[in-house]
Amino acid sequence: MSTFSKKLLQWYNPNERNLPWKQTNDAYKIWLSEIILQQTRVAQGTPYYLAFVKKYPTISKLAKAPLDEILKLWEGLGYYSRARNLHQASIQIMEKHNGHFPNTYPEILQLKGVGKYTAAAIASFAYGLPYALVDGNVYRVLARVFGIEIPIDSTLGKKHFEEIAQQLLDKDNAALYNQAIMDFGALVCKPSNPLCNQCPFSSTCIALTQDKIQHLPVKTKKITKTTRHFHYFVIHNTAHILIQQRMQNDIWHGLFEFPMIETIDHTLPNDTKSIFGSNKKLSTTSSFSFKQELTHQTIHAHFYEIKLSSLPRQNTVVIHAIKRDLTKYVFPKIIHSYLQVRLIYLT
DNA sequence: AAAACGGGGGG
DNA sequence: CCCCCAGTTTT
Repeated sequence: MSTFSKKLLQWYNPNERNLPWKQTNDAYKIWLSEIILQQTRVAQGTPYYLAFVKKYPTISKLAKAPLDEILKLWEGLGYYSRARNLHQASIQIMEKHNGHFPNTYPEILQLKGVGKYTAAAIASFAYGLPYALVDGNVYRVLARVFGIEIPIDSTLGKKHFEEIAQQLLDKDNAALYNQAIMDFGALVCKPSNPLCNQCPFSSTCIALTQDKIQHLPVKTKKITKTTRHFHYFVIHNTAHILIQQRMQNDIWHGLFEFPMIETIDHTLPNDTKSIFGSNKKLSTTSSFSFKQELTHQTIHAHFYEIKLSSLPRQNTVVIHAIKRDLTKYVFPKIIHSYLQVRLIYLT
Protein backbone atom coordinates (compact mmCIF):
# COMPACT_ATOMS: atom_id res chain seq x y z
CA MET A 1 0.00 0.00 0.00
CA SER A 2 1.29 3.46 -0.88
CA THR A 3 2.16 5.99 1.80
CA PHE A 4 -0.50 8.20 0.31
CA SER A 5 -3.20 5.56 0.82
CA LYS A 6 -2.07 4.87 4.34
CA LYS A 7 -2.23 8.53 5.35
CA LEU A 8 -5.52 8.96 3.57
CA LEU A 9 -7.18 6.05 5.37
CA GLN A 10 -5.80 7.29 8.68
CA TRP A 11 -7.42 10.62 8.05
CA TYR A 12 -10.66 8.97 6.93
CA ASN A 13 -11.26 6.80 9.98
CA PRO A 14 -12.27 9.59 12.37
CA ASN A 15 -13.39 12.10 9.73
CA GLU A 16 -15.66 10.32 7.27
CA ARG A 17 -18.96 11.82 6.21
CA ASN A 18 -22.05 9.94 7.23
CA LEU A 19 -24.11 9.79 4.05
CA PRO A 20 -27.26 7.73 3.36
CA TRP A 21 -25.85 5.71 0.44
CA LYS A 22 -22.87 4.59 2.52
CA GLN A 23 -25.17 2.53 4.70
CA THR A 24 -25.83 -0.10 2.05
CA ASN A 25 -24.10 -2.69 -0.10
CA ASP A 26 -27.03 -2.79 -2.50
CA ALA A 27 -25.55 -2.11 -5.93
CA TYR A 28 -28.89 -0.71 -7.09
CA LYS A 29 -28.96 1.96 -4.39
CA ILE A 30 -25.30 2.77 -4.89
CA TRP A 31 -25.88 3.16 -8.63
CA LEU A 32 -28.89 5.37 -7.96
CA SER A 33 -26.87 7.62 -5.67
CA GLU A 34 -24.01 7.89 -8.14
CA ILE A 35 -26.24 8.92 -11.03
CA ILE A 36 -27.98 11.51 -8.88
CA LEU A 37 -24.67 12.90 -7.64
CA GLN A 38 -23.10 13.37 -11.08
CA GLN A 39 -22.13 17.05 -11.28
CA THR A 40 -24.35 17.60 -8.28
CA ARG A 41 -23.47 18.62 -4.75
CA VAL A 42 -24.21 16.15 -1.99
CA ALA A 43 -26.53 18.59 -0.24
CA GLN A 44 -28.55 19.09 -3.41
CA GLY A 45 -28.74 15.43 -4.37
CA THR A 46 -29.49 13.89 -0.98
CA PRO A 47 -33.24 14.63 -0.80
CA TYR A 48 -33.64 13.25 -4.32
CA TYR A 49 -31.80 10.07 -3.38
CA LEU A 50 -34.04 9.55 -0.38
CA ALA A 51 -37.15 10.15 -2.44
CA PHE A 52 -36.05 7.73 -5.16
CA VAL A 53 -35.13 4.96 -2.73
CA LYS A 54 -38.46 5.37 -1.02
CA LYS A 55 -40.52 5.33 -4.22
CA TYR A 56 -38.40 2.75 -6.05
CA PRO A 57 -36.83 0.46 -3.41
CA THR A 58 -35.77 -2.13 -6.00
CA ILE A 59 -34.46 -2.20 -9.54
CA SER A 60 -37.63 -3.96 -10.59
CA LYS A 61 -39.84 -1.19 -9.24
CA LEU A 62 -37.79 1.39 -11.10
CA ALA A 63 -37.85 -0.57 -14.34
CA LYS A 64 -41.62 -0.87 -14.22
CA ALA A 65 -42.17 2.84 -13.60
CA PRO A 66 -43.15 5.03 -16.54
CA LEU A 67 -40.51 7.51 -17.65
CA ASP A 68 -42.85 10.43 -17.00
CA GLU A 69 -43.12 9.43 -13.37
CA ILE A 70 -39.34 9.16 -13.00
CA LEU A 71 -38.83 12.53 -14.65
CA LYS A 72 -41.37 14.06 -12.31
CA LEU A 73 -39.41 12.85 -9.29
CA TRP A 74 -36.26 14.19 -10.95
CA GLU A 75 -37.84 17.61 -11.53
CA GLY A 76 -35.58 20.46 -10.41
CA LEU A 77 -32.38 18.42 -10.26
CA GLY A 78 -31.18 19.21 -13.79
CA TYR A 79 -29.36 17.19 -16.45
CA TYR A 80 -32.56 15.34 -17.20
CA SER A 81 -30.91 12.85 -19.53
CA ARG A 82 -29.68 11.22 -16.34
CA ALA A 83 -33.27 10.30 -15.51
CA ARG A 84 -33.83 8.90 -19.00
CA ASN A 85 -30.63 6.86 -18.80
CA LEU A 86 -31.61 5.67 -15.33
CA HIS A 87 -34.85 4.36 -16.76
CA GLN A 88 -33.17 2.76 -19.77
CA ALA A 89 -30.47 1.15 -17.66
CA SER A 90 -33.01 -0.34 -15.28
CA ILE A 91 -34.75 -1.98 -18.24
CA GLN A 92 -31.34 -3.09 -19.53
CA ILE A 93 -30.69 -4.83 -16.21
CA MET A 94 -34.08 -6.53 -16.14
CA GLU A 95 -33.71 -7.84 -19.66
CA LYS A 96 -30.00 -8.61 -20.04
CA HIS A 97 -29.14 -9.43 -16.45
CA ASN A 98 -32.35 -11.04 -15.33
CA GLY A 99 -32.97 -8.28 -12.81
CA HIS A 100 -29.64 -8.74 -11.06
CA PHE A 101 -27.29 -5.78 -11.02
CA PRO A 102 -24.13 -6.66 -13.03
CA ASN A 103 -21.11 -7.32 -10.83
CA THR A 104 -18.14 -6.75 -13.13
CA TYR A 105 -16.63 -3.43 -14.17
CA PRO A 106 -17.02 -3.94 -17.95
CA GLU A 107 -20.67 -4.94 -17.57
CA ILE A 108 -21.43 -2.02 -15.27
CA LEU A 109 -19.74 0.32 -17.73
CA GLN A 110 -22.16 -0.83 -20.44
CA LEU A 111 -25.15 0.63 -18.61
CA LYS A 112 -26.65 3.81 -20.01
CA GLY A 113 -25.45 6.88 -18.15
CA VAL A 114 -22.58 5.02 -16.52
CA GLY A 115 -19.10 6.22 -17.45
CA LYS A 116 -15.70 5.38 -16.02
CA TYR A 117 -16.21 7.24 -12.77
CA THR A 118 -19.59 5.71 -11.97
CA ALA A 119 -18.51 2.21 -13.00
CA ALA A 120 -15.50 2.38 -10.69
CA ALA A 121 -17.63 3.74 -7.87
CA ILE A 122 -20.21 0.96 -8.12
CA ALA A 123 -17.61 -1.76 -8.68
CA SER A 124 -15.67 -0.76 -5.58
CA PHE A 125 -18.50 0.25 -3.24
CA ALA A 126 -20.81 -2.66 -3.99
CA TYR A 127 -18.35 -5.45 -4.80
CA GLY A 128 -14.98 -4.31 -3.43
CA LEU A 129 -13.42 -4.50 -6.90
CA PRO A 130 -10.05 -2.71 -7.24
CA TYR A 131 -10.97 0.21 -9.52
CA ALA A 132 -9.83 3.70 -8.58
CA LEU A 133 -12.46 6.30 -9.33
CA VAL A 134 -11.57 9.74 -10.66
CA ASP A 135 -13.98 12.56 -9.97
CA GLY A 136 -13.55 16.29 -9.40
CA ASN A 137 -12.29 15.65 -5.87
CA VAL A 138 -9.65 13.19 -7.05
CA TYR A 139 -8.38 15.55 -9.75
CA ARG A 140 -8.01 18.28 -7.19
CA VAL A 141 -6.38 16.24 -4.43
CA LEU A 142 -3.87 14.51 -6.71
CA ALA A 143 -3.06 17.65 -8.69
CA ARG A 144 -2.26 19.53 -5.50
CA VAL A 145 -0.52 16.88 -3.42
CA PHE A 146 1.71 15.75 -6.29
CA GLY A 147 1.88 19.06 -8.14
CA ILE A 148 0.48 17.69 -11.40
CA GLU A 149 0.06 20.51 -13.89
CA ILE A 150 -1.35 18.59 -16.84
CA PRO A 151 -4.79 20.07 -17.60
CA ILE A 152 -7.53 17.86 -16.21
CA ASP A 153 -9.81 18.71 -19.13
CA SER A 154 -7.40 17.35 -21.73
CA THR A 155 -7.40 13.79 -23.02
CA LEU A 156 -3.81 13.31 -21.89
CA GLY A 157 -4.58 14.73 -18.46
CA LYS A 158 -7.54 12.46 -17.87
CA LYS A 159 -5.48 9.43 -18.81
CA HIS A 160 -2.59 10.52 -16.61
CA PHE A 161 -4.76 11.10 -13.55
CA GLU A 162 -6.50 7.76 -14.06
CA GLU A 163 -3.13 6.01 -14.07
CA ILE A 164 -1.87 7.79 -10.96
CA ALA A 165 -5.15 7.12 -9.17
CA GLN A 166 -5.07 3.42 -10.01
CA GLN A 167 -1.46 3.25 -8.83
CA LEU A 168 -2.28 4.85 -5.49
CA LEU A 169 -5.35 2.72 -4.86
CA ASP A 170 -5.25 0.42 -1.87
CA LYS A 171 -6.56 -2.60 -3.77
CA ASP A 172 -7.51 -4.52 -0.64
CA ASN A 173 -9.63 -1.63 0.55
CA ALA A 174 -10.89 -0.17 -2.71
CA ALA A 175 -14.24 0.94 -1.34
CA LEU A 176 -12.73 2.56 1.71
CA TYR A 177 -10.00 4.25 -0.31
CA ASN A 178 -12.40 5.62 -2.92
CA GLN A 179 -14.75 6.95 -0.27
CA ALA A 180 -11.83 8.42 1.62
CA ILE A 181 -10.35 10.45 -1.21
CA MET A 182 -13.72 11.95 -2.07
CA ASP A 183 -14.53 12.86 1.52
CA PHE A 184 -11.05 14.28 1.89
CA GLY A 185 -11.48 16.41 -1.25
CA ALA A 186 -14.87 17.62 -0.08
CA LEU A 187 -13.96 18.38 3.53
CA VAL A 188 -10.26 19.33 3.55
CA CYS A 189 -8.81 19.80 0.07
CA LYS A 190 -11.71 22.01 -1.00
CA PRO A 191 -11.71 23.98 -4.28
CA SER A 192 -11.30 27.26 -2.43
CA ASN A 193 -9.92 27.87 1.04
CA PRO A 194 -8.67 24.32 1.63
CA LEU A 195 -7.93 23.43 5.25
CA CYS A 196 -4.20 22.94 4.83
CA ASN A 197 -3.57 23.30 8.55
CA GLN A 198 -5.58 20.10 9.11
CA CYS A 199 -4.14 18.25 6.12
CA PRO A 200 -2.05 15.09 6.65
CA PHE A 201 -0.14 15.87 3.45
CA SER A 202 0.71 19.47 4.29
CA SER A 203 4.42 18.85 4.80
CA THR A 204 4.90 17.34 1.35
CA CYS A 205 2.03 18.82 -0.68
CA ILE A 206 3.55 20.44 -3.77
CA ALA A 207 0.72 22.92 -4.14
CA LEU A 208 1.10 24.11 -0.56
CA THR A 209 4.88 24.16 -0.37
CA GLN A 210 5.16 25.90 -3.74
CA ASP A 211 2.16 28.18 -3.17
CA LYS A 212 0.18 26.82 -6.12
CA ILE A 213 -3.07 25.97 -4.41
CA GLN A 214 -5.06 28.50 -6.40
CA HIS A 215 -3.42 27.29 -9.61
CA LEU A 216 -4.14 23.57 -9.20
CA PRO A 217 -5.77 21.67 -10.72
CA VAL A 218 -5.17 23.23 -14.13
CA LYS A 219 -8.12 23.66 -16.45
CA THR A 220 -7.77 25.09 -19.96
CA LYS A 221 -11.25 25.22 -21.41
CA LYS A 222 -13.15 28.40 -20.78
CA ILE A 223 -16.92 28.50 -20.63
CA THR A 224 -18.70 30.84 -23.00
CA LYS A 225 -22.10 31.95 -21.86
CA THR A 226 -24.91 32.90 -24.20
CA THR A 227 -28.04 34.84 -23.38
CA ARG A 228 -31.41 33.65 -24.65
CA HIS A 229 -34.89 35.13 -24.43
CA PHE A 230 -37.90 32.82 -24.30
CA HIS A 231 -41.32 34.40 -24.75
CA TYR A 232 -44.03 32.21 -23.28
CA PHE A 233 -47.69 32.58 -24.17
CA VAL A 234 -49.79 31.39 -21.30
CA ILE A 235 -53.00 30.77 -23.20
CA HIS A 236 -55.88 29.54 -21.13
CA ASN A 237 -59.64 29.44 -20.70
CA THR A 238 -61.69 28.47 -17.68
CA ALA A 239 -60.53 24.88 -17.41
CA HIS A 240 -57.58 24.39 -19.70
CA ILE A 241 -54.16 25.78 -20.48
CA LEU A 242 -51.93 25.20 -23.50
CA ILE A 243 -48.61 23.44 -23.02
CA GLN A 244 -46.14 21.63 -25.25
CA GLN A 245 -43.19 19.33 -24.81
CA ARG A 246 -39.62 20.39 -25.55
CA MET A 247 -37.77 18.51 -28.27
CA GLN A 248 -34.23 17.14 -28.15
CA ASN A 249 -31.07 18.95 -29.22
CA ASP A 250 -31.63 21.69 -26.71
CA ILE A 251 -31.95 22.13 -22.97
CA TRP A 252 -34.85 20.60 -21.07
CA HIS A 253 -35.49 17.81 -23.57
CA GLY A 254 -38.81 16.16 -22.80
CA LEU A 255 -39.92 18.72 -20.27
CA PHE A 256 -43.05 20.81 -20.74
CA GLU A 257 -43.46 24.51 -21.35
CA PHE A 258 -45.98 26.95 -22.76
CA PRO A 259 -46.15 27.71 -26.50
CA MET A 260 -43.26 30.09 -27.09
CA ILE A 261 -40.99 31.92 -29.45
CA GLU A 262 -37.33 32.66 -28.89
CA THR A 263 -35.83 36.02 -29.80
CA ILE A 264 -32.43 37.65 -29.56
CA ASP A 265 -33.56 40.16 -26.95
CA HIS A 266 -36.33 40.98 -24.53
CA THR A 267 -38.63 42.56 -27.08
CA LEU A 268 -41.34 40.70 -28.90
CA PRO A 269 -41.33 41.00 -32.73
CA ASN A 270 -43.90 43.45 -34.10
CA ASP A 271 -45.73 40.80 -36.07
CA THR A 272 -46.30 38.59 -33.06
CA LYS A 273 -49.53 40.38 -32.29
CA SER A 274 -51.02 39.41 -35.63
CA ILE A 275 -50.78 35.76 -34.63
CA PHE A 276 -53.45 36.39 -32.09
CA GLY A 277 -55.55 38.56 -34.41
CA SER A 278 -57.78 41.00 -32.70
CA ASN A 279 -56.96 39.82 -29.22
CA LYS A 280 -56.40 42.95 -27.22
CA LYS A 281 -55.03 41.22 -24.17
CA LEU A 282 -51.65 40.47 -25.71
CA SER A 283 -49.40 43.26 -24.67
CA THR A 284 -46.00 43.53 -26.32
CA THR A 285 -44.49 43.75 -22.89
CA SER A 286 -44.71 40.75 -20.63
CA SER A 287 -46.19 40.95 -17.18
CA PHE A 288 -43.72 38.56 -15.68
CA SER A 289 -40.07 37.92 -16.42
CA PHE A 290 -37.80 35.39 -14.74
CA LYS A 291 -34.10 34.79 -15.14
CA GLN A 292 -32.36 31.42 -14.88
CA GLU A 293 -28.58 31.04 -14.80
CA LEU A 294 -27.27 27.84 -16.33
CA THR A 295 -23.66 26.81 -16.81
CA HIS A 296 -23.52 27.71 -20.50
CA GLN A 297 -26.41 30.12 -20.88
CA THR A 298 -28.56 32.72 -19.23
CA ILE A 299 -32.25 32.22 -19.91
CA HIS A 300 -34.69 35.11 -19.71
CA ALA A 301 -38.28 33.88 -19.70
CA HIS A 302 -41.04 36.38 -20.44
CA PHE A 303 -44.62 35.34 -19.75
CA TYR A 304 -47.67 36.75 -21.51
CA GLU A 305 -50.97 35.68 -20.00
CA ILE A 306 -53.81 35.43 -22.50
CA LYS A 307 -57.29 34.41 -21.42
CA LEU A 308 -59.56 33.25 -24.25
CA SER A 309 -63.14 32.03 -24.28
CA SER A 310 -62.17 29.13 -26.52
CA LEU A 311 -58.74 27.67 -27.16
CA PRO A 312 -57.05 26.86 -30.49
CA ARG A 313 -57.40 23.22 -31.41
CA GLN A 314 -55.10 20.64 -29.91
CA ASN A 315 -52.58 19.18 -32.35
CA THR A 316 -49.57 16.89 -32.30
CA VAL A 317 -47.54 19.52 -30.51
CA VAL A 318 -49.86 21.58 -28.35
CA ILE A 319 -51.73 19.93 -25.50
CA HIS A 320 -54.83 21.18 -23.71
CA ALA A 321 -53.75 20.55 -20.15
CA ILE A 322 -56.35 20.63 -17.42
CA LYS A 323 -55.37 23.44 -15.10
CA ARG A 324 -55.83 21.37 -11.99
CA ASP A 325 -53.48 18.74 -13.44
CA LEU A 326 -50.71 21.15 -14.34
CA THR A 327 -48.51 20.05 -11.48
CA LYS A 328 -48.44 16.52 -12.92
CA TYR A 329 -46.29 17.69 -15.82
CA VAL A 330 -42.54 18.15 -15.53
CA PHE A 331 -41.42 21.74 -15.97
CA PRO A 332 -38.03 23.44 -16.06
CA LYS A 333 -37.18 25.40 -12.96
CA ILE A 334 -37.94 28.72 -14.61
CA ILE A 335 -41.49 27.65 -15.55
CA HIS A 336 -41.91 26.21 -12.10
CA SER A 337 -40.88 29.54 -10.58
CA TYR A 338 -43.43 31.32 -12.70
CA LEU A 339 -46.18 28.88 -11.79
CA GLN A 340 -45.44 29.25 -8.11
CA VAL A 341 -46.20 32.92 -8.40
CA ARG A 342 -49.03 32.84 -10.92
CA LEU A 343 -50.81 29.47 -10.82
CA ILE A 344 -53.17 30.62 -8.12
CA TYR A 345 -54.30 33.53 -10.32
CA LEU A 346 -54.65 31.38 -13.41
CA THR A 347 -56.92 28.84 -11.75
C1' DA B 1 -11.32 17.26 -29.15
C1' DA B 2 -15.09 20.16 -28.05
C1' DA B 3 -19.65 21.21 -26.90
C1' DA B 4 -23.92 20.27 -24.67
C1' DC B 5 -26.37 19.33 -20.74
C1' DG B 6 -29.37 22.18 -15.08
C1' DG B 7 -29.31 24.01 -11.07
C1' DG B 8 -27.37 25.82 -6.89
C1' DG B 9 -23.71 27.54 -3.78
C1' DG B 10 -19.42 30.03 -2.67
C1' DG B 11 -16.00 33.61 -3.16
C1' DC C 1 -19.13 37.33 -12.43
C1' DC C 2 -16.73 33.00 -12.52
C1' DC C 3 -15.79 28.46 -10.81
C1' DC C 4 -17.18 24.07 -8.96
C1' DC C 5 -20.06 20.11 -7.91
C1' DA C 6 -19.41 11.79 -6.36
C1' DG C 7 -19.62 13.19 -15.17
C1' DT C 8 -21.68 11.28 -19.52
C1' DT C 9 -23.12 11.63 -24.14
C1' DT C 10 -23.25 13.71 -28.49
C1' DT C 11 -21.24 16.30 -32.07
